[in-house]
Amino acid sequence: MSAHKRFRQGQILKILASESVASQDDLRRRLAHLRLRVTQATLSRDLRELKLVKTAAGYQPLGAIAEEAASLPPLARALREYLLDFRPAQNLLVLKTPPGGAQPLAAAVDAERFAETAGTIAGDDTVLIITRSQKARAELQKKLEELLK
Amino acid sequence: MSAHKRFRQGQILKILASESVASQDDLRRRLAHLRLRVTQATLSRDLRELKLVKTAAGYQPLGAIAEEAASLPPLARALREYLLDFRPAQNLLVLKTPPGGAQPLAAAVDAERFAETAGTIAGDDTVLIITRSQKARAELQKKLEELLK
DNA sequence: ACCGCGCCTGTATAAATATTCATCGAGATG
DNA sequence: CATCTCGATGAATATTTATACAGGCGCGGT
Repeated sequence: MSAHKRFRQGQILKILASESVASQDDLRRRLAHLRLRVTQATLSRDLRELKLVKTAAGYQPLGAIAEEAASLPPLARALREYLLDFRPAQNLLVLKTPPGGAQPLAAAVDAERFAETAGTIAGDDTVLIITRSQKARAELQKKLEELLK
Repeated sequence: MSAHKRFRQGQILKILASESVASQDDLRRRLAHLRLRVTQATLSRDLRELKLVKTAAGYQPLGAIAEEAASLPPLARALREYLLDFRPAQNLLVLKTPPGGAQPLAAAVDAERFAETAGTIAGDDTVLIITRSQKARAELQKKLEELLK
């Protein structure tokens, strides 16, 4: 690998570590300030080689980011995947899912061992969660909704 | 957030977890198989909300990837940033850098405490590394070059 | 019921990114 | 030296992604 390219990629890392860069053209302009003139095409290649990805907050090193985002807790993920609707009724909370979704969703809810739940029953597309009181049901519902934010 | 959107995003996570998706349009086609018809524009929004990024290997959750890539060891990073050229001479290894780059590069080399180095001297754009023998110099050079791969 | 207000989405389009193709220059090899 | 190969790059372009705008829909408040 040529010294030139190496140096350029080093500068790219340096720039990205300190500032937020919105686009490859933006990066190109910043490099130009350092007397490094290359085209966007070259930067596209550099960024791939360096394994940098574009995020909402500019280009970032792939490892350096903690972010929960993807590895959501299992329940949050299950809710996103299966939950179609909440149907509260007194101290009961009914969750509707697509066909076949109730069992896995109920399992995920059970796994959390919420204090509010007295028990759960899962059919094919419906999960029935029984709580101790209407108040408990409201709280549980709130928690579940929170997970969907 | 609507149940519809939630479910769709859940399916997106599910799809991406199991297969490699090259583009938003690709993802759109896969969702269509599941009776989920949305446009690329909507997926662009979904992907941002879910904090998924496009990598060489398709869209990936930001957290789930270990990859070294970015957090290179300090010396590797310094080499990329400053090293312009190797100039071997007997048991000496001269490193050329842009103006002002020698001090930080020398510091990074020192920090590694390589067995081969007898000492280092840094000017403004030149680092002189003194090794015990020509053989040691060759080995050190090899190690440094390795870090640039 | 009728607003007003926020989401959510599609359409059309702008903006950004990846790639194809050609060229140049730095080593190898005969 | 002539030639070959290969990595690096730019120019042009294809492809992909983001966004400006507008419409629709549901919901709370009057």
